[in-house]
Amino acid sequence: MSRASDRAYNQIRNMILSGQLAAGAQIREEHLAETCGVSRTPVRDALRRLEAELFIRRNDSQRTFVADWSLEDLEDAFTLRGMLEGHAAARAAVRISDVQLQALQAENGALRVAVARPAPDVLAFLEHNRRFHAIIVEAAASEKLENLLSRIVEQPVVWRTAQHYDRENLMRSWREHDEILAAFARRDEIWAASVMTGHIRRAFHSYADAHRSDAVVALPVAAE
Amino acid sequence: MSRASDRAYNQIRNMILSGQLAAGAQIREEHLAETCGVSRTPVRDALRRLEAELFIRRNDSQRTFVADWSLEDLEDAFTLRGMLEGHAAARAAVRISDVQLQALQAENGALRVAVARPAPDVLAFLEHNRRFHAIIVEAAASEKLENLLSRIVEQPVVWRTAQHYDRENLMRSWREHDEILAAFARRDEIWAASVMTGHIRRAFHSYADAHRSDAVVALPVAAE
DNA sequence: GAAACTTCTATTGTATACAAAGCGCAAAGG
DNA sequence: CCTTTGCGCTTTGTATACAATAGAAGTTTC
Repeated sequence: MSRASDRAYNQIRNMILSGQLAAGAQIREEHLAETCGVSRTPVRDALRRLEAELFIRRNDSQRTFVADWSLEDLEDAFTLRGMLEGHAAARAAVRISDVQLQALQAENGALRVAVARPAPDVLAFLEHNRRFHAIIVEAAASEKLENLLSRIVEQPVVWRTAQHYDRENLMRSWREHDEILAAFARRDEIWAASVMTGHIRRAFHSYADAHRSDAVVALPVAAE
Repeated sequence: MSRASDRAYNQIRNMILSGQLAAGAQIREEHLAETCGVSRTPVRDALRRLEAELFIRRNDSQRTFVADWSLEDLEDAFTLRGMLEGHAAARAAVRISDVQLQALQAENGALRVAVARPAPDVLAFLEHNRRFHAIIVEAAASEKLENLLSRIVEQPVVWRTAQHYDRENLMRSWREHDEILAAFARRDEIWAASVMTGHIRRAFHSYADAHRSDAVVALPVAAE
């Protein structure tokens, strides 16, 4: 993390997630090097990692752009994530330690607190949600699975659209997490996998709804 | 492909697949740079890609080693591949074009020729097998799925162990491919997915068997 | 004799200069 | 007016020099 390339990686990644680097925008190494206060070498390093994680893509002639996913692309990603995280939940159900179980409960408790207030703290929700899922992947104890999921889970568009999730959706996530915990308590891998896959799938539809209303809001109204 | 970093990537990758760079061996950038006839810069580039694809790994202090997978790791990888390629087959079943179908038939025909002879041509088998699976992934038309699978399919150990597959196993692959083609002809996604997942699973056991006899051969015999 | 500290060396990380390659624009010709 | 070709400029690729760091080995001190 203290290496220049790590700092560049985090900084560029945040710029993409926050929308500071817009989807579809061309990326110039020199420019990012100045922004990050390092030379092009570590920036190139960071860009290769971000490329492997599908945050950015390169065209035929080596120019790089911030990834811009269509709704179909996203459904695709959610489908794959549902499969893989379902599998992770199944493995975790029969492997998870008591410590990890307690950590999951703590995260979901904090998630509920963030969501329950009149104006939900979406940023806190996202963070606790991320950690909740990360603990399960860790408990699944499969390095390859973890590697694959790291390439699917964080998607800039989703991150930004989450700001428009309504509270009911956020509360549903909390309840579904609770059901996953129940499945873990029984060490029931089939139950855990089913709930997890459904949870991800439902989250996709929440996203799609928020995305649609987002688009409506963002577009100028044709007639008054 | 003509860029130095691409050449370095292919060369290093082949050295790993062929066993010229042994599993677990430490990798030195300078040394590879000399071997590939380029400077360290493109070598570093290639190493980052290979790291993302799990061919090599780095320890805490940034030193890199050729990945050395245990049998459990491999079962893990095969399980994931079974899931993902099953999904790919399902998608391909309802999307594949006639041209792609013909290409699949051609590859499987060539595969049979390579296998049918008294001394099977394992290298040709591997190549036609690889192309057969690649066409299906392409027909699935999911960029993310393709990206994930590229990180799972080629495994050095498997590649080397394949030399010891017996002909019966290779013929089975051909027959299973033929059944996948039948499922495609009917556009039956469930059938296609089932056969594909089973095919990968069976391939794992073929590998495990070959691996075991490999180990026996390699070890010195205790008593005569 | 053991432990810790220091120094040395092997290796990776970073900066920078230069090379190569693509893209756009402009000019010329049909 | 459209198309094509060539030139220049922007951007990325590569080499190399230097910096930093981690690991090993040796020495010193208790």
